[in-house]
Amino acid sequence: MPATQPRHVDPERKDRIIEACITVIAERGVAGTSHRVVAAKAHVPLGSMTYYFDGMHDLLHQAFERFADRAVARFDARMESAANADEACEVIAASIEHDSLASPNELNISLEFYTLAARDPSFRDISDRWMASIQHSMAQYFDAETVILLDAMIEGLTLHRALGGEPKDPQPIFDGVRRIALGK
Amino acid sequence: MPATQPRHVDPERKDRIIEACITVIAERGVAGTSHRVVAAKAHVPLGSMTYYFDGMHDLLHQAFERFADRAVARFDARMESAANADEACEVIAASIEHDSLASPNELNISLEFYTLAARDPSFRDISDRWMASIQHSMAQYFDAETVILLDAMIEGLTLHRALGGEPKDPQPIFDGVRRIALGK
Amino acid sequence: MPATQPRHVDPERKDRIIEACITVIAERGVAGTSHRVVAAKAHVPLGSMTYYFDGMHDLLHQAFERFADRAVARFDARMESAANADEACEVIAASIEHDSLASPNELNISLEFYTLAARDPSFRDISDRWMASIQHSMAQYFDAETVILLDAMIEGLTLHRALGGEPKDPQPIFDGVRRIALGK
Amino acid sequence: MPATQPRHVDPERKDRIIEACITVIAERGVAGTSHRVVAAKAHVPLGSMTYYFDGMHDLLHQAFERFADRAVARFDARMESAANADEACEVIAASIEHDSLASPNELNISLEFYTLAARDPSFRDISDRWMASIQHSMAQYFDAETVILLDAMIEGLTLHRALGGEPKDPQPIFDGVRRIALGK
DNA sequence: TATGAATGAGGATTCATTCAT
DNA sequence: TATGAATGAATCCTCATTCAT
Repeated sequence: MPATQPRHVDPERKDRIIEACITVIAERGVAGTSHRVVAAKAHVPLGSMTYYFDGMHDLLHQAFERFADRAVARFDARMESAANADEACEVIAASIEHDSLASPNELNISLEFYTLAARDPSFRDISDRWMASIQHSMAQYFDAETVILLDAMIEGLTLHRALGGEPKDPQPIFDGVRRIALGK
Repeated sequence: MPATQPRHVDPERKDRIIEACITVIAERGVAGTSHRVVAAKAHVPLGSMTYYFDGMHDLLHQAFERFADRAVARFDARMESAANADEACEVIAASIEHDSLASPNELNISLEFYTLAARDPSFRDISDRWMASIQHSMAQYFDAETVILLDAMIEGLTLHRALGGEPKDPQPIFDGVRRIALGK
Repeated sequence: MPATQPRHVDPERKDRIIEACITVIAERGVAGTSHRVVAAKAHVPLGSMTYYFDGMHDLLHQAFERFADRAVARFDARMESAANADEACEVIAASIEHDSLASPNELNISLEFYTLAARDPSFRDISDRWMASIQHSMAQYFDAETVILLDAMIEGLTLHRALGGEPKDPQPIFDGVRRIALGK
Repeated sequence: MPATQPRHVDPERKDRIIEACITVIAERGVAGTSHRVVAAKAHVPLGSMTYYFDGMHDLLHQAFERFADRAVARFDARMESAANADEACEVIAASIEHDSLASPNELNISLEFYTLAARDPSFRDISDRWMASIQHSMAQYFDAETVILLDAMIEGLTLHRALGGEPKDPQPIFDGVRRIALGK
């Protein structure tokens, strides 16, 4: 007798939904992110969505949480390889160049998140932790105000590039970081 | 049968819709901006929306265009009062502090626009002109690379503040601008 | 918030919608067939329409498919009772007289279908199968060309009567069939 | 002094609208024929539509009237060249082949008209005159019943071809006409 | 005479969510 | 535990028509 339709054999169902949600946000924005679309992308029945998540807000929150965690981990990994402030600058520029700007997806998701968080305070816990982590990472090489300004510069350079469209040379990114970090 | 009573000749009707749209974007985001809501806010019948605008995209485009024009005009006006690079720094900081960050609305609209433009190239004409104007304004006091970095810094400081929530002291803004502009 | 009370498990719901759609097509034409109207006639909430059908096109396709199947079945049933070519002629004339022309509804639906299929090739699968079935049914009594001409004659007599309005005598129908089928 | 904006210099405005309407019917069907679309195709302001025509029904009626008149004139012209019943058969077959079936447009418009007239008796005046004219044309060569059957056969062969899609050989058309007309 | 402005009704469709199973 | 069925609200948009000019 063959095994009758196994029922619970999809343990990372929830996981897959979150990943699908991140992808959908990248592709269609938060506004275009619906239960239906995410369910389809995750190959999961529509009914699952409200079973695993307490509505749309919960889904978005968890998706952005994972996205932020990943961004922080990646940034920390890069920072760990820096031995001094000079190298930290290089690492930060590289992070912008190769992480944030590597794919339009990363960029779009960040932007979507900022926009959502700016409007809805219930997403601020994520942004707070995100910013704190990034700044904490940089704090080993720079003083408090510099760290804040660097964080802002990172956002600015990233955003700026997002709207440019065309690929530009990476020099200004590096220069911008150094001006803030080292007074040039 | 329909069109019972055209109310005829309300000359700045279209204008009012655009303003209402900007307000709605500020309050509910692009995602929450629907014909219905804008029409209600503008005290205009729903049917007017597609009469005056060639669909949602057209409406958003015109709304953001006006918003950008206004931002540019304000920035230019401030810049005109600066007599040298030092004063220009002050003016730029003041612009961030008092224009972009003054009301959460300004901030939110900017963010909504960035997000939209990042995803949809058909809004890039606005962002291109916007960036070009701001940079042109600053070009009288700073060299080309500095202008680009300043623009990025402005965006970064603005965006950064958006997620902070609580009002912080304006000192870092001023410092950030000067580090970029004058090498501190 | 929506979906206050799903009425759950109404098994021939979809069926009822298709039947309602056929009726609406008869009464108001394809042009007058809207989700709203069909839903109302089927006593089904509007939201059901796009739940059960993949849009208007799908609904129409399924409705016409059922209509065609029914017409074919009826024609076949009649043909089965014919023992030779002579009786086949009688049967064909009776089919026109009593099936196609019996109610203005049958007629109108056919006409609506022809018009739709002539314009939109995605309905040709139905007309192809329909024509093939009818011709196959007649092929047991008549040669290939005769079958084709008979099919055309059937359409012509039917259509012709549609525009007449007043009921006319059935003699010409019988004569027309025999002239084609038997060379008179 | 140059002539000031001449006001009434578009005498065939109405004419152009009717022609545009026929084209639109061919392209999009009666269902897709709207004031807006016709006005655009005729390069005429939307307001003209209800100025020159007493609503949609009037426009359609006049458009189909012109279309029918043209079809009748063309058929009559062909028939005039026939000297006897044999030649009349050839002429009829040629009419089907080269007039009705030449362009899918002709076909579609006819079908649209039949469908409309079948549903709406207020278009029957056109179909009555159309049918009467065609039959009158043929009456010089054939007896009354034959004429009726020929008319039906013409419709049938035309319609039949409409749904076929692929171009077929003209032989069956000729044969069909002769079987009806001459008992083969 | 001719038309642009204006509008309410209705078009298809998408959606988050509920509930019975 | 998990899900398919079901639905009402809301989405954008098209339209025929009216009316002031």
